[in-house]
Amino acid sequence: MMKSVTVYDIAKEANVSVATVSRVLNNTAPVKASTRERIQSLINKYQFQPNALARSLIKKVTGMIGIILPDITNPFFPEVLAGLEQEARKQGYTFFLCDTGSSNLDIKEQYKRETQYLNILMEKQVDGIIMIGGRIDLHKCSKEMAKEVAEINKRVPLVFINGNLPGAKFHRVVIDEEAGGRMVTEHLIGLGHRDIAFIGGYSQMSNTVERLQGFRMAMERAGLPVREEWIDHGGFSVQRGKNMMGRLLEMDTVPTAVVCANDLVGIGAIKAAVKSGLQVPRDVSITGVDGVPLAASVIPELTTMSLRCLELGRAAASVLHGLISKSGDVQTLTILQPELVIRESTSVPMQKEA
Amino acid sequence: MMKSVTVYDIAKEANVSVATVSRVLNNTAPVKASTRERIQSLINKYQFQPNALARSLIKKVTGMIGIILPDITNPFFPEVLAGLEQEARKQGYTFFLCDTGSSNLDIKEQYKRETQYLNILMEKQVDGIIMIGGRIDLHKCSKEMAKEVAEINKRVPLVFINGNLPGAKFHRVVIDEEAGGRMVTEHLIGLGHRDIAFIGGYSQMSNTVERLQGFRMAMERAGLPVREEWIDHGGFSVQRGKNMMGRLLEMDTVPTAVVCANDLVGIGAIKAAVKSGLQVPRDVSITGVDGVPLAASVIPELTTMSLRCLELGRAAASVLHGLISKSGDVQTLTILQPELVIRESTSVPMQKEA
DNA sequence: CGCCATGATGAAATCGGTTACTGTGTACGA
DNA sequence: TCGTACACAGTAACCGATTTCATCATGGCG
Repeated sequence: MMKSVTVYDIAKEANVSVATVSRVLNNTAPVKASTRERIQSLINKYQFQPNALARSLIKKVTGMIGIILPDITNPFFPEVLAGLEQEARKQGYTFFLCDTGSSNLDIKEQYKRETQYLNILMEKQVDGIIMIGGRIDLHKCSKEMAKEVAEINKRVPLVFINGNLPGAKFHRVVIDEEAGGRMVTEHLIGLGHRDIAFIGGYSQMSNTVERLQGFRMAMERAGLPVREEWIDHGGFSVQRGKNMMGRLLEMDTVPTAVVCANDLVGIGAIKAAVKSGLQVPRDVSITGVDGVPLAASVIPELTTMSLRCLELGRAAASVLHGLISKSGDVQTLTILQPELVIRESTSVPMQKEA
Repeated sequence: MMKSVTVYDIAKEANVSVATVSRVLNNTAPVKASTRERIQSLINKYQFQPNALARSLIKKVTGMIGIILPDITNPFFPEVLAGLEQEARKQGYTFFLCDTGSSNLDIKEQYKRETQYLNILMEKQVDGIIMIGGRIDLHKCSKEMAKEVAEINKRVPLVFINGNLPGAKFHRVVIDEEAGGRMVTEHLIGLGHRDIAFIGGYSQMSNTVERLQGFRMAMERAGLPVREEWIDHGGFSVQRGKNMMGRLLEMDTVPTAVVCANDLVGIGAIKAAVKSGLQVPRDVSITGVDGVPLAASVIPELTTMSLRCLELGRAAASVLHGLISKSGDVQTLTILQPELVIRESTSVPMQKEA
């Protein structure tokens, strides 16, 4: 648009060297008051803004951090993002947002996108990377990906939020997913439910696997059988939730409670239940996991496990900052405990017609 | 972490000059096959990735575009973002996300943040900027801001989504907000409502003002009076929606329908209505504006004006790309028509007890 | 009065790429 | 046989900052 003014232009017009201009810019060495003013006024006059590319090139610090997440449209992620922002803004970082758009992609395509974004972020010389989303060993892409990410981790600080990759040691900030799955199931069992289903998520993602593990553990401890036909993995969206709940309701025997892998699926499940004439929670209790604000906005309000998204984001930002600034005392693994939020979508089961 | 390898390292080991390495990197001139292979294998061996800062410094193109929005936590914005992504990814852009976090801030603070982000984006040499959110003349900060943004617009392509600033000519992609407000109101009038309220938004934001204008126009055309005490501006969140609806329901006379400035407020309004024992839509009809997926997930599903977020994002991305690549044929103003989505939260009003 | 710390500044190297310019060697048409 | 064109490759300038090193006053101190 316009050729931009540089330190050289300023220097020339002020009859000083670029070094001096740089000094007033960064306050890095004493400059005579009169000279400083002269330069400062030129800076104002031209609205001069130093080129961050040039600066970063020599300083080897960009103040940029990259964020890779699977689907910005899922309200969990904006929430975490907000937490990241809050913390990272203080340190003066700005964000690269990389949405791998997984909601519509198959897993292979998603890995490709992640790799692609990872490379872009490296080229752009970000100071650090945050990856949000669960991974686990079950998919064959995963090993390859792990190696790749490990390689990157050697070059630039990286922290995982709620996820991991097999065989590699990354810095991680996670929610105790298993405890989450367990506690929410125990809540239902405590209410008197015995026939409980688990729907949602992806079988190759660590968050799903761990939540399900917690579910199984709670059931086992209570001496309740787990019906495998009541376990269904089919995604994380409202629509998927509707579908899975729909399938569940068409079965011969129907559970009295359903734990959903996340809030969106929970909301979808409520919709499906209501649509087929059931009342929630009278006829069927439904729970979510995530604790996004939205879960408190539906009717009935969703009982859920709060994953404390904001804190998750904040914690990750501060770990990453520790890594970047090499302040020694960074924990490799930070575990946050989820919190059961009891609202309106759960209650004691209806009396069995005897 | 590790000192990175450069073109010089590659060049030395391959016994060629950096120019040749650059040529194989960018395929910008013929290189002998054997040489190319030798270089390529070294690139693979070291996982060499050219430094984008250095490249951008001389090429004057960064492939980065900045996005400024008020609150990533409001589902409208992720939706628009997804649209932007879809389109911009094709062109190879990556995003800087700047959340001014307005949900908690007063307007002055928000302007400060915007200015700050704008400056950061300029320094980082983004190829273009997209600002999402409505503005209008009513606030005194606004004039100043307009000048500032106009100044920036001279230096780097900028497009507004759903917003404007007084006295300046920017490229804009907008929804016809007034039509939106009008159509949704006409829908209610068509159902037989005469006592209609309008709640939500901010009186200094153009989107609110225009939606309200549409509301007034529809009322006027139908010969219906607008009760000023039924007009309440108090924000865009679910919580605010609850509060405003609560106030409305405490009045001596209560409307039979409420048009809300956005979906979140609409959802809050439904919650408040239900909480105070009313049924929606039997006792009161409620409408939103935005058309976020969430609006279809609540019970009852919210009747709303779809602002076609994805298309909005895509259109903005393509306008911005046109601006950046100077492909001449860019429209200054792109207007999309909103679409009425009738769902479950509106119906004919109850018979007046005569 | 001489010395040295300090203030104030400039010259030039540097970061890691791209590219304009230049210079070979070879093929091809006249 | 000569001129021209093109394939291939190197040299060095350049992008716009920061920073090291050197220079030169100035002034306090012994």
